[in-house]
Amino acid sequence: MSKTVTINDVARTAGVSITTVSRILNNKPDVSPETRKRVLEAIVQLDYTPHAQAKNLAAGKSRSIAVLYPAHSNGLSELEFEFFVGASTIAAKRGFLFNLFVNTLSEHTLLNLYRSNQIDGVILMEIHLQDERVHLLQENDYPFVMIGHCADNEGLSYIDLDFETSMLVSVDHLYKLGHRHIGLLSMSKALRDAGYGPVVRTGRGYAQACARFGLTPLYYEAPTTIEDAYAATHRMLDEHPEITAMVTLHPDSSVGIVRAVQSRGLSIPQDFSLIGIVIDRIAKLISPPLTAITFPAYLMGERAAQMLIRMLQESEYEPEQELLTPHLIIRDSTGPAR
Amino acid sequence: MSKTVTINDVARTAGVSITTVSRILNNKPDVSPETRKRVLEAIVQLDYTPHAQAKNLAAGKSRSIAVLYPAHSNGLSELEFEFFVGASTIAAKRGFLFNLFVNTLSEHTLLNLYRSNQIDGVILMEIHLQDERVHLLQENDYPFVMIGHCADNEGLSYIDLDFETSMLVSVDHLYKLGHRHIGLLSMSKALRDAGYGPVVRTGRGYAQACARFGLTPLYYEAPTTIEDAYAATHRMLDEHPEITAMVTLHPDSSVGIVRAVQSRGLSIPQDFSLIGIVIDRIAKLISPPLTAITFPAYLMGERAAQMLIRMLQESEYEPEQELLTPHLIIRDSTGPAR
DNA sequence: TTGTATGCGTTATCAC
DNA sequence: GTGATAACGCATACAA
Repeated sequence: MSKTVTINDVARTAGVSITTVSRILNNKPDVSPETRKRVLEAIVQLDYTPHAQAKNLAAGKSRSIAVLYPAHSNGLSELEFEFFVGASTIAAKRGFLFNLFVNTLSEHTLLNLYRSNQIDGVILMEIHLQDERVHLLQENDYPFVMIGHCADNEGLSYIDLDFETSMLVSVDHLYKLGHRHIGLLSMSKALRDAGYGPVVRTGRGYAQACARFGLTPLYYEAPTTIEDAYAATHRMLDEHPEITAMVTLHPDSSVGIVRAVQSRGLSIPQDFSLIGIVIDRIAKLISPPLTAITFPAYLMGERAAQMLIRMLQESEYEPEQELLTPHLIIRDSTGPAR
Repeated sequence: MSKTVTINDVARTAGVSITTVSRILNNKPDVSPETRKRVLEAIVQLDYTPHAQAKNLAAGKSRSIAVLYPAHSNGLSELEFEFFVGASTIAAKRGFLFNLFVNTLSEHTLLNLYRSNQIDGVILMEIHLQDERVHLLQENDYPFVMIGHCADNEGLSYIDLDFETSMLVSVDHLYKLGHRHIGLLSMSKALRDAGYGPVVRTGRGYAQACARFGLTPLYYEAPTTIEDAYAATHRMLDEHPEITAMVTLHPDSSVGIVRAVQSRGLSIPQDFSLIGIVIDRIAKLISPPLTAITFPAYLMGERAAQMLIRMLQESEYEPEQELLTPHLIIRDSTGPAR
């Protein structure tokens, strides 16, 4: 932890003013080749590194972005990790620090992040249709983007998976395989009541799909644990033994469903089909490998970070809204209805 | 993005000097109750927030820590995510920003993080027995802790799972179930050659266990993908049909093994037993639910952050080295040898 | 082409 | 008790 070498030291060593050094550091014009050479030599000789903090203070920026992911609210899954890695990669490329907040922040704390100049902008995750954080940041005119989107997205930037279409695609696939009784096991009622985007939108998509194909909606919900999904599946099949296929939103739910179905002596996909909305890595881990709507989390993290950084850097930034087309990957959990 | 309210504004409004305001903000003594009251009112009235950047510049610190996780080197898994969440939680509690770097940093970039005052310390992950990053930071006397540990840890702080004992515990469990031909499917040869801690140490533990129980070592290695593990398992069972149990280090490898074993008409755990070193969440996701050495990643992330922050804050910090006792959780992938 | 002076928002030293 | 004033390390208008 040697003493910091400052621009002053460089200036003195090179026999110039700090202004000149600053010019050279920032590639400004109007510097004679000789002085530039002399300064660069001094920089190398002293092994000088600009002090990012001081730079940012002078510039009135922080050159760091943050992602807000309330991890403890909803149970961890692997999805978020890929978001982070994608976003962090872009941030690093653009010279931004990437901060991770995994705890729910109070309004005060969230605003303070901006006001204390610790971050320039945030990526919001786990978006609800009516999201307090969004209102708060919008009112205060602080830069942010969302992974997910609200009911009203006027003027906002976001990237999201098209969950409604995801359900249409899923039901379509199952319908074409001959299934006529297709259930949806969604997430918890609490999340639906709270207006959690993916839950609400898959619900809508499912309703639309049922209407389109003339199917009776069989909508169930359960917390996203293996055990809860297991129990819920048994309930579903007790109440509706005609069900031959299901769709679900979470890896743990998928596994619960698989186990419940198998415990009834049915095999997948011979007797029963299942589609999940799950990242590829996990879909492949499950047995049988899950036919799934790919969740391109890494890409979404990248895009979110790109949007945010552009928002921060471009004076005439126009909001970007991106709804990704769902892509169904057929593996071993779906087959023709018997 | 309203104009920043500074300590100056507060001072003016309260009719005092900025020194006095600063005193009050930092709970220094020697302030009359009346002025304190007046200043506090001004703070509330103006909705003032201290400027973290300026504070840190004056203090010569950054109040932020970072975790270095070279995500792209070794394939993503879920382990790391829990490290991050644990570490980030502690950082937030202690008032530190938590930065995430998922790309391999050059020596220069790594040192610059410190020298440019962007971070006060880092948590190093994916530690190798001889780790350049460790040497580099040690030479420069920059604060860091490791998740994992080196060959020589003199003066270093770390938290790690005791991988050697993990293997002893695993083999012991299998031995007691009557298994006499127990294989280890490790990670890639490249990782072993590079001296990647978990690979080397599990290898050692396995060798010790075999010696202790009088077993013939059956050590194989494969990249940690389902496909590679699948192929490797077939190779193992072709060459050593006597194998009735295996241990492995990665979720994907576990799944590959399960599928290979089952493809040979064997069932788990009736005909074949398997133990993984895998976080609980994933062990439960796999079918059959995996008997596993729990990987307490969340806890390890917490501990690493605690160590680092103490190192940063305590003048007389003594290195802490913590090797966690492995804990075997028996699920459905192990049973008596036939 | 180069340098001087001032500001960024805070803390700390030292007077008063 | 309180208040100037000088750091912290850099950028930048304005002079020269």
